Amino acid sequence: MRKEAVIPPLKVHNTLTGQKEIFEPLHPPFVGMYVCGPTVYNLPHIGNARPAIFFDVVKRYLAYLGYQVRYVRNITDVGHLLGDTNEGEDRISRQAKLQQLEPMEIVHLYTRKYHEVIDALNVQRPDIEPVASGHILEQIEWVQRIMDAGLAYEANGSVYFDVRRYNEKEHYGILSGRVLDELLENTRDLEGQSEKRYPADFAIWKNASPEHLMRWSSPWGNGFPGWHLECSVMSTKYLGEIFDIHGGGMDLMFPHHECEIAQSKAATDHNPVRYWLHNNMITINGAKMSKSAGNFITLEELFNGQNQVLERAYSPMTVRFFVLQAHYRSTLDFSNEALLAARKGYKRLINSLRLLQKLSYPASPGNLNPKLEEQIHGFCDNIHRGMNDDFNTAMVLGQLANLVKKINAFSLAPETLAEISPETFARMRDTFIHFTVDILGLGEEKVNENEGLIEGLLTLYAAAKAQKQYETVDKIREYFKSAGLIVKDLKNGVDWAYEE
RNA sequence: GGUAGCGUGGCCGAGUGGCUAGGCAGAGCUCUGCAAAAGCUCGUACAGCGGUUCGAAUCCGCUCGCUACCUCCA
Repeated sequence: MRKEAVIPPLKVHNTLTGQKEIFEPLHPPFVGMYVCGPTVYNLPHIGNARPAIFFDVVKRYLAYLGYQVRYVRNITDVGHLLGDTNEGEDRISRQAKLQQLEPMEIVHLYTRKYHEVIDALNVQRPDIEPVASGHILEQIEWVQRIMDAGLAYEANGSVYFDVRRYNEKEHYGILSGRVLDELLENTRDLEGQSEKRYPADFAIWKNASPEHLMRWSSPWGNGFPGWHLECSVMSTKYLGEIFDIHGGGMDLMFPHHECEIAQSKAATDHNPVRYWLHNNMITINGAKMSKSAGNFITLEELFNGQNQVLERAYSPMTVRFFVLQAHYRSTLDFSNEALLAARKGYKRLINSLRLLQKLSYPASPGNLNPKLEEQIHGFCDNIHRGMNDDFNTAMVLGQLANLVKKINAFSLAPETLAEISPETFARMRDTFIHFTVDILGLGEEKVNENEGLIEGLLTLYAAAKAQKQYETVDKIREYFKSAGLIVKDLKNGVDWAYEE
């Protein structure tokens, strides 16, 4: 009998400590998880895809491990200030004026766009997707609580968090490794910020100027909530004052997540999050993506190829595969060459998945091949190991590729399956399918509902071939190709696959 | 300048103190009417410079480079 491999438990890299820690939920089997979602004021771009896909995999994996996950991802639909000035124009109302629309129209339009492309990436919807505008009352309550705690003050209808006061007892900068005094030294002198007592203070409620479109009444006058507050309020509302996982992009670490911690400490006296997870950023051809650099790619463009940076269109599953091919804490560089490689890798994986699903174990085992058995178990072990090691999806894909080789070989000669035990076969099949489909979320892109039609055509193909009618043979191949499929001539028959 | 992350073969991208990652591209072979698919074979890389060690790409230090953030640009 094979010695059971020891798979270490799930460890996650916690930004708060800078270390990989064993993941232990506060109230097993429940896991509470919050991820910062998009601000819905323009088209979703490739930078939005990474956190959406990665944290989707995190959620799927935790569920696979048997946890009961509540996944909350917000939609920011309350505009926040733009640029360096204090003139209260926010991004959503600016876009609204630009397009002559109501702010809520903008919000709904781009929320729909976000859902469309993120759905296409096979990202499961979060269990709760709260919107900031639906939680104004709760945010006002929090402002009051923070004021009651003596950690915020009002100035001209705005309320600011008193960072200096907070820092007397707590460490503002605990997450991002910053020290308040050092932050101060680097603070720029900005005009019009005189209503703050201290440059590092941040708004938790903002007075709305008369032309500001989005506004709510509050004890401090008409205004809108500060940028950081919504996440504190909505995460704790649905997950409790202390919850397990908070995710988001590295760019949000400071100040956004830092402020969340400060607000929660002030309002609830709790450090709200046990494990902070931050994904790294995406670059394009080595450079940062920005509108001014002209390399800004929306997901829609990626899917249809309508962007001059792109040599062709890349399917959502290709993009998903590509994102998962890198560890989430590494920067990920978009290039045509890399996407092309991901495209082939994905199709290879999926073709193998199809073959595996059709394989069945022979009537009885033959002479077992211990080396082969060990290899297959090794790959399966590594898949679990990789995933448990801070969600190393790149490792998982690499090991799945190893299994692809084995599966393809078995498929070519099914009788060789007798060289492994039924248990090994079952483990290979279950591991491959669970990790590919259920955890990494890499399904068949276009599920063929006309399998019968395809099989029929293949029969004609085989017949034509037997009669050496090569013109017909080539024609059938062309039909397949135009449908994105290929015909495979095997030793013992014909089959089809997705074109690579 | 500060903080955080990262620097691996032609490209992408994992990883461990000494034992094959993997994918893409390329070469050869098998198969084939021709192909494709698939299988097999082929690369000896780890930014640079020091140090620790019997031995480091893997640990430590420094340097260089890239990316993000540094107060209201999710």
